[in-house]
Formats: sequence, structure tokens, C-alpha cells
Amino acid sequence: MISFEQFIMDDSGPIYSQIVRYIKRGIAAGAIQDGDELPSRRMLSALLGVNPNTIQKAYRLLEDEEIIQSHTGAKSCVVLDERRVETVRNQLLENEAGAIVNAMKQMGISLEEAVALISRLWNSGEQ
Amino acid sequence: MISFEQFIMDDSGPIYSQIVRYIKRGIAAGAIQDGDELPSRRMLSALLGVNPNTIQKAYRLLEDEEIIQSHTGAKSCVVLDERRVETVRNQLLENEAGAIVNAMKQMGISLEEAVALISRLWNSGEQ
Amino acid sequence: MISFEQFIMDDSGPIYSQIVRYIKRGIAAGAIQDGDELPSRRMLSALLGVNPNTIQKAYRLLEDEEIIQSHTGAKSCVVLDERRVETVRNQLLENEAGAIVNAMKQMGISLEEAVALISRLWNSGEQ
Amino acid sequence: MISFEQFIMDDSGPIYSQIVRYIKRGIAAGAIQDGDELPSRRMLSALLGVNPNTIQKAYRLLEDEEIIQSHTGAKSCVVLDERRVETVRNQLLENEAGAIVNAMKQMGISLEEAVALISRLWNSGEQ
DNA sequence: GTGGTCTAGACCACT
DNA sequence: GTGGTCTAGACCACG
Repeated sequence: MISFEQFIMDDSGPIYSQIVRYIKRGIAAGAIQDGDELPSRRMLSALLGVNPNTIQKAYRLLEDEEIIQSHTGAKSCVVLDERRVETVRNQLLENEAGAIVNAMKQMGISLEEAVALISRLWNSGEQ
Repeated sequence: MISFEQFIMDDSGPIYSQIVRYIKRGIAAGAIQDGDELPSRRMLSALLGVNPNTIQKAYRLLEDEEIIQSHTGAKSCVVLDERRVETVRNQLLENEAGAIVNAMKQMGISLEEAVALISRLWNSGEQ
Repeated sequence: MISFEQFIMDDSGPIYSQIVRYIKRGIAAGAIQDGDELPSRRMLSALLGVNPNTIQKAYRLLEDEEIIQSHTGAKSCVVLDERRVETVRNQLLENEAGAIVNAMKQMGISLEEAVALISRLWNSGEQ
Repeated sequence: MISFEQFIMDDSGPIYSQIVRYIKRGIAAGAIQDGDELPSRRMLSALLGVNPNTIQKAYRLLEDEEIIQSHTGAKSCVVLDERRVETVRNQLLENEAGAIVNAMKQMGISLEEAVALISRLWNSGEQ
């Protein structure tokens, strides 16, 4: 069963998008793998304190991307092969790293300064 | 006149928020300073391919934060003192860089991988 | 449910203002009372042939005046006490009737002519 | 020369409309007659404290209705015959009286009460 | 030309 | 179904 303990909801876009992103990050990290079960819509909506429709929409999008499978009356589960994992991972990395690069360039700092800043933040979160 | 050449629109939240963020990043970078003129609503909306009202909303928010001033019939311009610049810069670093580092960590990649990825994207965007 | 059957849209100012005025007149008349439900944004917008956002703006203004209350997912309803009703009624009489009488006087007609004209229009609208 | 001393600007619609209405009311009252001269755009804009373009728009609308005539380099003046005056007067009366009737009906008072209210306001403004 | 406002349509989250 | 928000286009008054 996929855990949503580390899920933190912010205001960066629609809630269903944040859920989709959370799942994808877990896949990229290897924490979510082929065959893993997803919580039921009802359970997850109670856990996150959001409307069941919102969970439904997130699952629907993942289904459209063929990342999960849902069957009536049965639990939804993750369906992934090697290539799919790689694709998800690369898409995420490009997006996130691209965001950093844009931000840093707009703030007018050099690559070296950016790397230094990221390294510092990385380690400060370590403790 | 403030340049929007480096502005890149993505799907990270409302367009007006992206514009606000772009301005603030420019302020943090020192590229935008006290007294600088903003492009008019029409000009910028044509340049970015969005509705003039979207620009208006971004400018309105910046005005509410007392970062710019608008007068009917006259150009909007930036109004900043030293302290305000510092505040803007700190808010940006807290809100953005931290979130991005967290995303990388959630995806389970190492600092070295992250730095390599960022360097690659940095240079590929250079061209 | 508050009825909008007698609502007549003219070109006297913004549509949302006309809606606000209509509600206030109903309150002054006692036809709209504490606890009454308002039609939903969609229903009323279809009935009046305007955009749902226009209705939204009218309701928002009434909410700012603490005349109605809105909660996401639930119907909006009127919240009034005796004093509030009196205030609304007095504002209406001051703002409207006086202006109309002035208009008549500016046009240089006598009270008798005005009364005759009003009586005729009153009955012609009766049908 | 038509006097604008009694002109009072409120927020009931666009300024140019208020100017047009003021002229028409004067015509209906007989205070403005065929051949009367209008103030120049520059003078009136200074007197009312509004932009010359706004005056220009009001004059343009009156010209379109063939109520005034403008010639380059010469003063604008009113051009009216008996029938035109009658038409203007009737349109205004219908509009104003119609507004009263709507307001009163919506406020749920009877014709007798409405007449009483109007009579009282009429006389109270007399003093 | 400038900024300010009104109306419109689509999308999101919630009961 | 409900209300809330974002984007869009047109109009108004001003320098």
C-alpha cells in the first residue's frame, strides 16, 4: 500500500495535480513500484481532508497516462514497466531542474552561485 | 523600461503569479530598480500573448505590496527602498529554492546528480 | 427562494448594481426576509441572460455589506436583523426617490403632471 | 450660452451620458432652446474638471441625434424644431417615470403610497 | 497612448 | 448541484 504520510499539500496549483505529482515523484524515487496498491478513494479523501471527487480526478489522470489501473470493486494498483518508469523520471527531472534554472537565471546569479546555494540548502535540510 | 525577454511562461500556477514572480526575481537580482518603468498593460499583453486583464491583475498585486505605483493615464513605475528589496529577496529564496530542493530529494536523487542535471540544462538553455 | 420575476433590467448602470438594488428593494418591501435563500449563480444567470460572474459580483457586494452569507457548496442566504432592514430601507429612499424627483423638477413639469404620468405608466405596466 | 451651473456630476453611469442627459433635461424644461450656444469643449472641460475628450464624446452623441450642430472654428449650437423638442421630452419622461414605477413596485408599495411619498419629497425640496 | 472597470466563459473544489 | 477563481475582450476616462 502506497503511503501518503509524506504528502504535504501547498497552494501550488490544483490539489489533484499535487497528488499526481506526489505519485510520480515516488515512482521516480523507486519508492512506488509495479504492483503497489493505492488507497481507496474514500480512505485517501479522509486522510488528506479533501473531497472524494478530487481524489477521483487524480486517479483518473494517472489512469489516462496508464500509470495505474482501476477495476470496479477492486483496489487500484500501479502498473509500470522499466521504460515507463524511466519516462516518468525524466519528465519530472526536466521540469523541476528547468524550474530551478529559470529561477536562478532570472535572479541573475551565475551557475557557480546557483550550485553553491543548492548545495547549502541541500545540506541544511539534512540535519 | 523593464525587459521581459527572459520571461518564460510555464504552467506553474496562474499567469499573473508568474509575472509577479518574474518581477520580484528581477528585483532580487538588482536588474529592476527604484524608478524603473513597467511596460504598459497592452504592450506586455501583446508580448506575452495573454489578456491585458491578466497583466492588470499582476500589476495590481504588486501595487498592493507597494512595490509599484500606478496612476491613470501615466506609466506604472517601480517604487523601492533598500529594506523592501531585501524583504523581496528573502521571501523568494525561502519560498522557491527550498521547495525545489525538496522536490529533488523526494525523487531520491543525490546532490551530485542534481548538480550535473542543472549544469546540463543551464548550458543547453544558453544557446 | 427569492423570486426575480419582477426584475427588469435597464441600462441604469452596471447589471450587478441593478441586481443589488433589486434585492435591497425587496428587503425594504419586506418581500425578502432573514433566512431566505437566493437562487444559485447558474440558475439566476440563466434566468436573466447574463454571465454567472455578474451574479457572483452582485452577491459578493451584498456579502461585503453583510446582507447575505455564502458558503462553498451550499446555497447563499439572507442574514438580516431589524436594524439592518431599516438601514437598507432608508438608504434606498434617500438615494433613489430624491434623485428621481429632482429629475422631474429639472425637466420643469408640475407635481400634477408627474403624478398623472406615473399613474398612467403604473396601470399600463399592470397588464 | 447654455449654463452648466446646475450640473451635478454623480456616479450614475459615464460622465458623457450625464452631460447628454443634462442637455436633454434642459430642452425638455424649455430652458434650452433652438439656437442656443454651447460652451466650447475647452471651456466646459475646465469648468466641469473632466477631460476634453469626454466633452467631445458628449457633443458627438448630441450631434448624432441631430440635437446640436458643430462647425470647425465656430461655436456649437442647438438646432431644434417643435417636434424634436416633443420627442426628447417624451423619451425623458417615459424613462424617468418608468424608473420610479419600477422602483416603487419592487419596493411593494401601492400607487397611492407612491404618490404620497413623491408629493412629500416634492414639497420638502421646495423650501 | 495610459490605467480602471464591466461582462463573459471555463475550470476547480466542495455538499 | 453549490460557490470561488482565472483568463478573456470591450468600454470608459485620463495625460
